[in-house]
Amino acid sequence: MTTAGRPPTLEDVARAAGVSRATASRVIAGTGYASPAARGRVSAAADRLGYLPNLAARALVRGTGVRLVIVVSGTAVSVLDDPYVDRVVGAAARVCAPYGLGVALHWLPAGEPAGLRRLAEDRGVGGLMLVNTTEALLDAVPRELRGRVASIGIGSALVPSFDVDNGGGTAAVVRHLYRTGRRRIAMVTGPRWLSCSGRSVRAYRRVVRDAGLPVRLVPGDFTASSGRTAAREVLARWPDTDAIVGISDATALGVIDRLRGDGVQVPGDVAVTGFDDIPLAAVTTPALTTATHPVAEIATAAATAVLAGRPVPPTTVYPSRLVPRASG
Amino acid sequence: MTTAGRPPTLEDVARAAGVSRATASRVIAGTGYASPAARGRVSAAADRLGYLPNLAARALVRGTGVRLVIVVSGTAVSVLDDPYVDRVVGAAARVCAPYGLGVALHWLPAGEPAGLRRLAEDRGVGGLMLVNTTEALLDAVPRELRGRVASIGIGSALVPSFDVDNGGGTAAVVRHLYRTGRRRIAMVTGPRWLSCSGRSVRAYRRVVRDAGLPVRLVPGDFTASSGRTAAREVLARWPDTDAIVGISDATALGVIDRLRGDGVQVPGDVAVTGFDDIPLAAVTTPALTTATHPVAEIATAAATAVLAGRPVPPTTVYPSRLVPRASG
DNA sequence: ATGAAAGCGCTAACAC
DNA sequence: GTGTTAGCGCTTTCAT
Repeated sequence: MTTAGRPPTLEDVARAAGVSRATASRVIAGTGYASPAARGRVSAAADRLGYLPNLAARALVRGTGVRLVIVVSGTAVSVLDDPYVDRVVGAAARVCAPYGLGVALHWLPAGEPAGLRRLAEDRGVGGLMLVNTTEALLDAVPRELRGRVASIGIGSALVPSFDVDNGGGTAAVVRHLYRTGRRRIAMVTGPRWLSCSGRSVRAYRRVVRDAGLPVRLVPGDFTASSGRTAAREVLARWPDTDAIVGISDATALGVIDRLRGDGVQVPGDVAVTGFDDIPLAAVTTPALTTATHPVAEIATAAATAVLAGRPVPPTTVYPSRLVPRASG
Repeated sequence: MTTAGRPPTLEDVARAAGVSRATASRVIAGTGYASPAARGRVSAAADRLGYLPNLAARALVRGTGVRLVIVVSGTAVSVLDDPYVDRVVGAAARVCAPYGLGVALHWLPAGEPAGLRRLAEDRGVGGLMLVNTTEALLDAVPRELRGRVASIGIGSALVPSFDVDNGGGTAAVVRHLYRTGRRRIAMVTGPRWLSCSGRSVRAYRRVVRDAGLPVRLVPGDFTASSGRTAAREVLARWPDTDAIVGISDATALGVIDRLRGDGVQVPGDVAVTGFDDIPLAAVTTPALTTATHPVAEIATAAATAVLAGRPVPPTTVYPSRLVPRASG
């Protein structure tokens, strides 16, 4: 039975419950003392009136901000086009909904951490999630942000990290190729300055060297088209290559596309693996052997940490799990 | 040269510019009179101080809300898992950033439009974007939302529509198949109650009938696995089928997967087409013939319409463009 | 064209 | 435990 006109305010609830606004506030916000009796009357009144706290008002007085900003750093604004970013944003937006918060998406030009300052000073910013970050950027995180920032990727003393065990995943993929008989395994890498790429490359090097196999690295940038280019380069430089490890699923699909176009059988002549397990990796032909990462789970955990504001461990590592399919 | 401590407020700017807070407000918000001189001094002061309006405060006094809610209706919360939803959320989050707003993501159980009421009454909600909506739901949109709501899909008198010309796209795909010699073209459909699916099916029927070809419809639900199931059903019922039109790219990839698994050549024996042009349609093997839709552009336009609050045409139709690739 | 003043709805000291 | 009170930072009449 809502009163027509304006939505009910805390004042209305307090009046209906026969208590002061302060008491109503304590009950609704769940902070501070209130007798069971008052508690019950206030809750009942709130329910009956269909009361919804005005979060702008709350944010104003508490200075807590009204949005969670996802900051993706990279050399070009096109880093935001990555479907991976959309998955993170989508997951965060789901977490935010019940808190009455929203998610905004910003690109931070690599090497220009000044933007972080601006965000830290913006009173509307309730928290920050860093995606694809670098050590330089982590060093530039203003101290005021402590407890309101998390990183999907590497972290720092100030910034808790929610990360995938890229090294372990890559190692599992390479070992799988070895186990299935591949002996000349090349890798298409990502930008060297990205730590996640670095860890994958190191893991590849380690496994390959331990097995006494040759190291064959070709640069890429996570895209399908870099995979296409890299595929030719690999076979031009080392024609006897029998497996190619892509740094991402898109890269791997690019590799496969070029290989088949050039008459090379996948996985017959060359096995190809990806990394990430994007939703469609399972339905491509051949289905992609890759490593799967709980992106939504990670983003959810990071967003929850930022919103809840409770202390979190400095590093939470999520497993990267091999998904053997047809391509390698 | 920011003062240490708290970020500057409008009061600080006004003082620095030697005007009253009211005048500073008029200049910053761009509303109301102000002499060029005052205008200049205020802007300069704001720049110098690195002033950022506190949007919570503004939202509080104007009652404009602090977040854009994306409402996806469907029978299960899993509708939010669709990468398509993530693309919409990502695009909206980009649009919101400069406005100081955020995006939240809600699932609305099909047939329970009461949730809309609640959202409309929540003062924190600045605007609504409906995704995957139905006529029943559009009818339930509260009048107070006028001007603050848009639909990606069908619209109503109250809700402007930003939609793809599904019919045109599907017709283009089917005609393409016809042009390339296919004469027994089946279609895997989506849920009948979704208007976008309905329009595609009608377009298929029309083109096929006009060409004097048989109508072959099999139900699906947009997923890859429904494509797998449907592929077998099609060939069981009509073994001479030489083309299958998928209602989505995922469906098409499922169809292809099953077909190849069953030893059917694609596109040799059966051409397969998708719909949507997801990022990876270009790199699968065979690359997917599909119709491409400017999802990000549509979401951007819808979000902009909601945020700007300016009147928009009741319907904006975006073209669905055939992308002929290898699969059909 | 500008300033003074009154709130928007809420929380948090602080007194009772 | 509960009420009183003083703002949070901004916009917006209403005088001037």
